[in-house]
Amino acid sequence: MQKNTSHAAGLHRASLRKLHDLDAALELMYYGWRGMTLSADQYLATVGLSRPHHRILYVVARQPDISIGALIEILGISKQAVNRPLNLLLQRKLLTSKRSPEQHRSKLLRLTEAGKRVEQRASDHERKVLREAFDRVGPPGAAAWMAVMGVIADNN
Amino acid sequence: MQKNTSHAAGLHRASLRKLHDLDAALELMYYGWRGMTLSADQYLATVGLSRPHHRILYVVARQPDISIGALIEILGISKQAVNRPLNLLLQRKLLTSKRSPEQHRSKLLRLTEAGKRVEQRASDHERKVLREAFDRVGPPGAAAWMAVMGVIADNN
DNA sequence: GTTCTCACGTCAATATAGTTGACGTTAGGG
DNA sequence: CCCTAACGTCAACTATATTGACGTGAGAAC
Repeated sequence: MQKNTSHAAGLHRASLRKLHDLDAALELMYYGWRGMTLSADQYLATVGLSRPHHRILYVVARQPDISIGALIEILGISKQAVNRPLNLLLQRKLLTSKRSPEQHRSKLLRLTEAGKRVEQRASDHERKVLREAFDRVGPPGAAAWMAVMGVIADNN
Repeated sequence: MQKNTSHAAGLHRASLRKLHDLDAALELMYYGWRGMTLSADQYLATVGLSRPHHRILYVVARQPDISIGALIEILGISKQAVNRPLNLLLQRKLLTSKRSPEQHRSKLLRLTEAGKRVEQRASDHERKVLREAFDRVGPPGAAAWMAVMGVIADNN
C-alpha cells in the first residue's frame, strides 16, 4: 500500500471549510496564479531559466532598447536583484546590451533571436492556459474577468 | 527636482506594448496577485510575519486539529519548508500543538485566540480587495471571474 | 516481549530570489 | 574644472524554498 506522497506537485486545490463567503475566491486567486505559471515554469526549467529571467525577457521583448534603469522601474525590484538574472541572459546570448555612442550612460537591452524564441515559448504556455479558460466562458465572461482583475490590480 | 525613485513599491502597472491579444490578461494576473496580497503583507509585516505564516494560519483556521502531514499536503510544500514558520507561530503562541494520548504519532495544530485574530485581520485585507472588485462588476461578473479562475487553477 | 519497519517530525546544508550597502564610472550643470 | 547625481556592478546578508540525513514512536511480525 503506497501512500500518495509522491505527486505533491499537484498541490491539492484544497477542500477547506469556508469561514467567509469570499474564501473560495481568495483560494482561487492563489491556485490560479500557480495554475497559470506552472507549465511555463516547467518549460523554463528545461532551458535552465526561471521566473525572473522570463520577466526580463517579457519586458525587453515589448520594449526593445530599454535601459536597465527603465527595466527596473517596470519590474518593481531593485537594480541589484535584476543584475544576476540579467547577466545570465547576456552570457547565454538571449539578450544583447549596447551603449549607443552618444548616450553612453545607459546600456540598451535587446533580445536576440534565441531570446525571442524562449520568451515566446514561455509566454505561450501562460497564454494557452488563459485562452482555454476564456474559451470556456465566452467573451462576456472574459471581459468580466478582466474588469475584476483590473480593479484588484489597482490596489497598490 | 526630485526623481521618483522612492515610491518604487507601486510597481507600475506597465504600459508595455502588447505583442499578443492575451498579453493584457497575462499582466493582469501578475498585478492582480500583487494587488490582492499587498495590503495583507503590509499588515503581516507589522506583526513580524509574512506570507508563509499566513498560509499556515489560514489552513489551520479552517481545519482545526490538523496534523503537520495534512497541512503539508494542502500547502504543497515540503515538510522542511513548513518547519521554520510553523515553529515561529508556536513560539509566538499563535498556534498550539498537542499530541492526543492515543494518537501519539502526529501533532494536532490549533489556533490560539491571538492566532485567530491575526489570521482574520490578514485575510480580511485580501477579502476587502476582492469584495470591492466584485461590487464593481456585480454578481454575474463575480461568477464569471470565479469560473475563469477555476479553469485556470485546474491547470496542474 | 522483542524487533522491524515506516510515517512523523527535526536538523543541517544548499539553492534561489530578493534586499541593503559600498563603490567605480559617466554625463552634465555650476 | 569639478561637483553632483544617475547608472551600473560587486559583495554581503535575509528569506523561502529545496534535498539529504537522522531521531522517535506506533503497529505488525515473530
